[in-house]
Amino acid sequence: MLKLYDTLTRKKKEFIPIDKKNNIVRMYTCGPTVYNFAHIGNMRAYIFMDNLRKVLKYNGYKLEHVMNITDVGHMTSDADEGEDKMEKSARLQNRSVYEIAQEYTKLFMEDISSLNIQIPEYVQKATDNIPEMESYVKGLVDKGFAYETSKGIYYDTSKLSSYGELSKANLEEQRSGARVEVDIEKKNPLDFALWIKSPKEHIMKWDSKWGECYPGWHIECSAISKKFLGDVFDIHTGGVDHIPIHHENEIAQAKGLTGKNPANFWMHVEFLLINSGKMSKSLGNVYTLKDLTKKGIEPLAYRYFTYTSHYRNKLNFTWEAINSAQISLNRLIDACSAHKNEKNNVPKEIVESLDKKFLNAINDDINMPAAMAVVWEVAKEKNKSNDYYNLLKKFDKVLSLNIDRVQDVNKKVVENELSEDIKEILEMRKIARQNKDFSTSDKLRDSLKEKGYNVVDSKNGQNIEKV
RNA sequence: GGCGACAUAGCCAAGUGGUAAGGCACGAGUCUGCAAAACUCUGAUUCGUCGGUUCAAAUCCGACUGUCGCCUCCA
Repeated sequence: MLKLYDTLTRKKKEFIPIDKKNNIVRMYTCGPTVYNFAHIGNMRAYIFMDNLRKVLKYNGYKLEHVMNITDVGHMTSDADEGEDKMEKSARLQNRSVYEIAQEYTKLFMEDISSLNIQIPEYVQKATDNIPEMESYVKGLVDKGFAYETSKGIYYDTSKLSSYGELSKANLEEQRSGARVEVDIEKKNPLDFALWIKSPKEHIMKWDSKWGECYPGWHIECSAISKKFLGDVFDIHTGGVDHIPIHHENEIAQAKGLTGKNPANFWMHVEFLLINSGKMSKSLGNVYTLKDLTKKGIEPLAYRYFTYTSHYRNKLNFTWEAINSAQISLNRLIDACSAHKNEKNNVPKEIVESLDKKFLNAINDDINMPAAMAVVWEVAKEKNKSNDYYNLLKKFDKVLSLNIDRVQDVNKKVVENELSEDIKEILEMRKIARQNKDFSTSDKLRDSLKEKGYNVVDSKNGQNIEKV
């Protein structure tokens, strides 16, 4: 039985899809706002999304999964004040918003691909769904949940008694002290923009019933999910930071239009901390996957690292911890290959019980740390057998760590690609070693190291690799 | 100021009533001329502190201390 935690009810519930008959799971993920580089904290959320996908598939479900790409309307403040993030980034970089969107979308796709994250069935840009958003807004106005001001169309939060149910916080009290300029045209301080009347200088704008406008941030997710998944779907995922405003507003929009909570499960990924604190530009600790690569950490080692903690707990990133993840991953790959093509007999019951143990872990609200304990139990099994290798490969359908691969391919240096002086040193060292002149041998090893090469002695002679 | 979360070995961390998973590091050993790598073995009588409930608590309740987050951009 698959159990998932639902933020709205604050409970782990058994997961049963709406379309049980066809075994289809419909889910929605809040995707990136493509105005800047995605960092490793962002990536934690998408790794989780992917693990959830793969656990569902592991359980035999088919997926209809939508992720949006926000390329318009996400303001620099959630109070819908300030500048559009996309346009701000374009202005700062002196490029067009479309160039910005295209470039950061491309980089995002490269990042998720390097992490073995599957692309959802539908990836939808906000700007490709403008008509759907406009009619959504019209619908809300018709139902009396929205009103017009000189700045745009706003959602009337006072019309929805359950507003604030997701964050369970007294939003009124929280906001009263917030440093947000009061818009006197708004009926309630919490009312949020659905459709914004475009100032002249705003680049991305569309003709509509209310003149040239552009959409508010929250409406895109409601419109896109409704279009592709229907009024009510199974799972909605995102980061915990979306709970208080973005997802609260999505629920409000859907309840206004359809009268229903749009998702049966709301799942939220906790934050990644850096050295026990927040990731922030001012501290200079916002890392991207490329920053990790520069330090010899491959993207999949970062994926492994996220498995050391449960997705609903904060995870503390330290260089010591990420390095340990890289070492662990390397050893796991070696342990897996040690089982490959070995013929030792393994009782069927043992394989089945390990298989079940792994399934229980992932089906318990995607408990990856518990699942990894099972993975290691199999990997370290002394009785080497292809049965265990196959089991590990099966687990990797969820893990997506490519544990069935050959190590260090990139590090190996082809002999004839070496420069003459390196070859000469190697030859001298070979002779010294034949003569048991180890002090010369060690000196030559040091000099190779200075030139950026590691030489390792084995039964077959000297192996050289780039540092 | 208001709200919320968390506190388990050097590090990253599972475990939410029945007697402390897993990984890394450290240490010891095997191997090696040495080193590196690999492999084997090893670590908490105890889960921030103090009380309480219970036959039984890391797990429930209370207080305290500490850390972090949100309320402002964020996955």
